[in-house]
Amino acid sequence: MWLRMGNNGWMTQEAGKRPNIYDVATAAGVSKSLVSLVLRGAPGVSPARRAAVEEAIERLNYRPSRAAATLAGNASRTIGVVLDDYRNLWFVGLLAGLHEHLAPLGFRVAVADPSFNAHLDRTPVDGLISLRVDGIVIATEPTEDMFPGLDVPTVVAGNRDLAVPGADIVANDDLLGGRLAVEHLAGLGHRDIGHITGGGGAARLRAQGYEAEMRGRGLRTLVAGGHGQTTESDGYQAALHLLDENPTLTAIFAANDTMALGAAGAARDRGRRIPEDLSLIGYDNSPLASANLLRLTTIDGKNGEVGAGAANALLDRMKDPTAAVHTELVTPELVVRASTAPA
Amino acid sequence: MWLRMGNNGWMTQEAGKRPNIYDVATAAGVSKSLVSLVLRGAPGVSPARRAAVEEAIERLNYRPSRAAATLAGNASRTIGVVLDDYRNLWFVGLLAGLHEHLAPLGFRVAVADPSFNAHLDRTPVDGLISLRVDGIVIATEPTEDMFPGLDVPTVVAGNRDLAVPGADIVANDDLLGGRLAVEHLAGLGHRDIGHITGGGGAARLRAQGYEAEMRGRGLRTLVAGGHGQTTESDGYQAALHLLDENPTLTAIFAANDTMALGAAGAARDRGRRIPEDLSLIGYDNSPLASANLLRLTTIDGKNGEVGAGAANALLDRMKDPTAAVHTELVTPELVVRASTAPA
DNA sequence: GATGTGATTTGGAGCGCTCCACAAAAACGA
DNA sequence: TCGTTTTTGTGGAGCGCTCCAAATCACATC
Repeated sequence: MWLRMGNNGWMTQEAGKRPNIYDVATAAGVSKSLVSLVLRGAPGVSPARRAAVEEAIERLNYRPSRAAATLAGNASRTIGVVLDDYRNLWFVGLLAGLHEHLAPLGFRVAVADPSFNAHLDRTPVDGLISLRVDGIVIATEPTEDMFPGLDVPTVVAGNRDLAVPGADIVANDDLLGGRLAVEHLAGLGHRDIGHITGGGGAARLRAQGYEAEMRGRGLRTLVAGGHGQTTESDGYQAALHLLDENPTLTAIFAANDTMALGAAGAARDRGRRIPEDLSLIGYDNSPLASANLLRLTTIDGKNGEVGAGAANALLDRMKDPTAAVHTELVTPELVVRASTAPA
Repeated sequence: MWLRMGNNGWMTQEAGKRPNIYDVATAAGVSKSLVSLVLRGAPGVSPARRAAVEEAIERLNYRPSRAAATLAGNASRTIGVVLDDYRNLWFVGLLAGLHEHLAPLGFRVAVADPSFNAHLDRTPVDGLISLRVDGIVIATEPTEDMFPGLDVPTVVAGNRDLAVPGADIVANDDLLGGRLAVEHLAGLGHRDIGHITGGGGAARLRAQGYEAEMRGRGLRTLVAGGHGQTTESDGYQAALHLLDENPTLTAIFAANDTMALGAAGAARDRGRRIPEDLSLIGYDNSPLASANLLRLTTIDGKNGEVGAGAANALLDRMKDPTAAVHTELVTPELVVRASTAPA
């Protein structure tokens, strides 16, 4: 279609072959470099040339190769996020916050899943390094074998348990959140307040906040769970246990909304109405909490803000990789709905 | 560290520089091509050399560049999936099914989100084309501007509404599923069975199945919703409407589990107990349906099988791009839990 | 018209792999 | 022992971009 010459330079665009930057350049009557500038939205390209290039792109149905851009440039303009469980919806706000702050700067977000590991990849982080991501957000329990071998800016989001060397931390203040939950329930007159928790680091901090606040008020602590995961089923089991062992219990604080859903099921199975017979408070303010069936009072961990903070931390560290490691805590907030009532 | 010579060939591996295939080759005392073979798990490499290369990879902490591999090879060994809403969990099984069938063959899965579009990308499909994915799974309502301009094998999963030219279709038989739901409820003696539906193509088919089966049994159809999305809130509104307009209603079939959750909220707000006063059946068998609070009877659309079918369709089309377009329907199955009871 | 200055535009040299044709080594057979 | 296969291993040529230094252009000033 378009004439090009030489084996190293121009040649005929063959039918069926994907157009490349040279094809666009020829079609627009400019150099490949100019096309590259337009592609990257660089300033200092005359409007006429820019229009010509864009028209050629449109006409040829050209789509740039990100592989080539990543290889040639020194950056992939991609941020990798390590996620582990799609069923616990806390990540939705995190992703949105991340994207909102990164997209305007031309960064994309790639999600890696620990259960989806490829050949030779020990951890999802390896896969992201192979992708040559410019930064990594760890939104799971970090494990030691995840520690990036190379100096990719990394931030751990939502978890402060294991300090990843060189990684910033952005999380909501789970300890404060735990206190907030107890404060709310105690303020409603509850004395027998149970807590159902899970295995992770965030859950541990929430539990610590619960315990500190309970003790500060001279109330006895009642904790169940904490061994396995934080699924609905774990919440159900733990709440059942709590309810059966402690008949005087009037309130439950669940480590997250998913477990709270389980607790609601347990309450129903034990004939306890919410909120008349049992107050229930969750954590995360996930889409689940706002469901009409639950109208769950919850602690909003501000996952959107955590995502935004993670994005900024990454951006800062890209500018200055030697800056001191830094922890940012977002202040959580109580969201009162209909699952809590006076004792 | 390792000595190399010439500007085009070998040079000293500088500290801080990411090792490349040449560094590994030197460290292992083999050629870069041999390293490439080991990387790709190719046969015909002697065990001794393979071990040497693997040891060098480990020692240098080498991670291959996927960008370079994609650019140099003619395939990225990546399948792109277009997803639109993380809150509706039907995609979880789909992703698992896809991955399960693709990972053993060395394919990775990349998720694209319509709301996360980059510069110059009109649709998420453009982003995937730029990634040079070897195949695309559309797990949303396809729109015309998504039609790939190039011949990337494409399959639409879970939706048969809009035929994407050249794309195979894998879905569960939503029409049959709708009939199954009615059959179950009618079998329990229900006569006044309402349906709450959403805007999408799958929902439309489920509604058609509902209507066909209802009419076949001489029952009057009662449908609400169908305008907006299929969120919990839409389900709540539609169910409220249905309940208020039709006091004799004894059962509701929701277009998906998420809407069923909304319907459960509406029933609670209208003082209708489930299943004593109102039977409720959902669709998808998502993690939500098994929650103890709902124990939702649902139609299992076999999303894992749909994912597996999509993977196979993609694989087949990679082998033979000219094969005729093909639709595969997975047979859905009733899952009885505790949200339905005799009228 | 010559000269200068900043705004545009351009060719060349890779980035780190895979693919391919061929070379070398090993295994086999007569 | 010397072909002849079969198995392994190798160098060279790109893939399609970005980056960079240098060339060219546009226009104001002398």
